[in-house]
Amino acid sequence: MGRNRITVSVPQMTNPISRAGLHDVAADSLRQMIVEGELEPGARLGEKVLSEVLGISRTPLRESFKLLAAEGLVDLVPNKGARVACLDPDEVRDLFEAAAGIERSGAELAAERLTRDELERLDQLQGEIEDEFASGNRERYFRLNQDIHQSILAGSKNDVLVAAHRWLFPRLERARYQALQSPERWRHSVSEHRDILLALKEGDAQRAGQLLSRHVLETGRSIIANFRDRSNAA
Amino acid sequence: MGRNRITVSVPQMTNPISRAGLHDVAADSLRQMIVEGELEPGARLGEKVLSEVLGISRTPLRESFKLLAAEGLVDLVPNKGARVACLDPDEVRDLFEAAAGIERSGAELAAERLTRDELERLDQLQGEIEDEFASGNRERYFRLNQDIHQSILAGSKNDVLVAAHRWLFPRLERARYQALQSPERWRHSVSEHRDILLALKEGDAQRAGQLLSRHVLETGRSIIANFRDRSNAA
DNA sequence: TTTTTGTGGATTGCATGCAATTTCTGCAGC
DNA sequence: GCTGCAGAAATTGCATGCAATCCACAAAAA
Repeated sequence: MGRNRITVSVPQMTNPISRAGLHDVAADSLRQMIVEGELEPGARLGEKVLSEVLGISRTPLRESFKLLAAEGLVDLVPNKGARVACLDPDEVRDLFEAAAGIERSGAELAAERLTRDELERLDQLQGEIEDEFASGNRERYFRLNQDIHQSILAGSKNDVLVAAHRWLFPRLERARYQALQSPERWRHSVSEHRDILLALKEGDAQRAGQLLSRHVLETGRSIIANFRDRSNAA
Repeated sequence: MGRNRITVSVPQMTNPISRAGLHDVAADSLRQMIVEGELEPGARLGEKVLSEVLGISRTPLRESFKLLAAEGLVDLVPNKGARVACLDPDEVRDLFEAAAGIERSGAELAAERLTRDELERLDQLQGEIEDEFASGNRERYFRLNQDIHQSILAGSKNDVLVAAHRWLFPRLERARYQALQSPERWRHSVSEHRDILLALKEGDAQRAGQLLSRHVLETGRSIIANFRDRSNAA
């Protein structure tokens, strides 16, 4: 097909399968950096610096700022650029209240729409998470915890609820990342998951929703408590 | 201060108070056009054409595409550009289920957090909406209906829930716009609002949440019904 | 000393240019 | 008539240039 090879520089070829635009790559990088605390709250996101760090031009970078601003991870002030959004206890409260509402709705629907296969999958995840809890592996526990919550929501068969949860998720993770839960809360969490799963199996929508809502709110309370301690300590 | 006046053209000075970037202006315009059906589902959003129509360059226009894609109003396909998202009955169902969940949570919190002033304001809005219903003014009825729902949510004092609702809102409006409710449903709606307001006044969180949830779901059902009729007719 | 005013440099916002990809078009072959 | 396929035209994605704006800091006025 006679392609003329004029362009010379291909700094590093990305995986040919991934065809995402640079704005998505940038958004993913920044999102992770913000969630994991690598970029501190209030930090300025200078376009020049970041475009050089990420190896892209300012145009796709600016597009990614808009996305992250819509997710509430960065504040965008006209003519003053982007800053990493701060995370105060009030917002954490709001976040977990909202998540509780969304996940409750998801669980209520899931109780009536989960397939047998999905229930088995949840059972399997519950087994794994109890193992990880026993072995004390926080990293993998976190991962499995996310899987469970997302699987329940997916079971609602409601793409909008799933999207709403995805929208919230980075900020929730950020809060979780900053304030790890106490081991005690951790233990409680595992058993709450067991109860939720039971309610889902029985198709008890009300109960599943209520249990999940309380579970999320309790998680939030635990995190806010740690969060305040951390603030006071600092 | 010796500024050299080189630039000449100031096509139309916008209100000096409004300092929004062009990407926001573009997003607002396109959002309205999509919600009101001026841009039909599936319509291609060519960058060149739209940038000329809106009188801006492609850069801020592309930024607005990203925002609208995050809201679910446009689909963004790599190397193929933006199209107005289609709206099928399944998505409408998902939208109203999600809205019901979010508004329920809002109402539950509002029942415990509404101030006396806010309750009075809601009372006033309820009075107005009943008047507009009596006079048959659909336009103003719609407006007041939005006000009531947003006021209840604002009463939750939860910015994340409010933001989640704002995120959903354009798509809900689009559905409402395409499929007007029956006069019968309209009448029911007014009385449901009355009951919700009563529950809020009594501080009955459970009841307020449940009533509002049902109200939204019923509205959704009515719209989906009209929606299917319209699809079948076409 | 404190406040105001100017000025240079950095930064943002928008427009435009260019290469890569997709889509359209015309034409040969079946 | 339909299919396949070069080549052209249009379109997207990204980079870069330039004017407008903001910011830090120093000098002047109160």
